[in-house]
Amino acid sequence: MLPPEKSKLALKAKLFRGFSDPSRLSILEALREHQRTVSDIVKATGLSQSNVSNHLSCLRDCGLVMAEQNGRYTVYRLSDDRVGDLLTIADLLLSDVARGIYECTRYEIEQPSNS
Amino acid sequence: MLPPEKSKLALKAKLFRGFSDPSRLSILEALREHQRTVSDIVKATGLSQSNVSNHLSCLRDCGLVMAEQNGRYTVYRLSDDRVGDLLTIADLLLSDVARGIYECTRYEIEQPSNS
DNA sequence: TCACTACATCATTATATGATGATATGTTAA
DNA sequence: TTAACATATCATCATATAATGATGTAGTGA
Repeated sequence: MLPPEKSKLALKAKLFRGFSDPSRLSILEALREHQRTVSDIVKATGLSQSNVSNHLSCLRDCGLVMAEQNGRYTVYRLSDDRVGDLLTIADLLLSDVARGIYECTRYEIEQPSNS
Repeated sequence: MLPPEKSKLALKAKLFRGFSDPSRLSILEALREHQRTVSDIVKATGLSQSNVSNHLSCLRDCGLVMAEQNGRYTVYRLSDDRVGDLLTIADLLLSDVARGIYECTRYEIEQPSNS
């Protein structure tokens, strides 16, 4: 009965979704140091070029990063300082609640190794 | 070549994953007002009991919420103020980059309505 | 033009995961 | 004990999505 709220939640969920993948996080962390070209990001993260490009598209669509064409290079950078702020707060939060998170595996089956 | 970093990224990704779903966000927003029982959350969010319980398990495992048994009720609350902080920053960020996010649909096919 | 580089965009596949409905567990009251 | 309530768990399904490999596109220099 509150559709405006719903769409807002959907937007926020998508925003966080940008942060909810290790590969994307590694890209964001790399961009946190300084702006980088795609091949630079590939080197920094060890991910494949295709994979990086896909994630960058997502991050760009989500507004977390910005791209600037520069000759045959595309230079990416974080679009806002608050992107880094979120990462920092997450780090702080993690250091306190990590014990609970390290096995946040609702949908992963862990086979009991102590049979 | 940097396994400790990798695991840290995985943890952080899981943390953000707790925020990356509209249903979970609605639960977190509800808990932001005050602590609630499960049935209270069900009413506040309009989600099914089963669904809420599943998401609460995930949020609990992720350390974002805490549960306290109280008779036959289970009372949930946010485990840390920074959980709310992250939501606030996300709101602020959203108000600026919403234009880019509203169509962060890398994997959704949008059929061109203007054929 | 041709070759090379830098990057983006498919198509495909395997897996993750959100939702649902049914069932199980546990608590309280009669 | 029985019934009712509150919550958790399970099986199932449909969808989302991360990764890969191949291909397409564009810029640059020879």
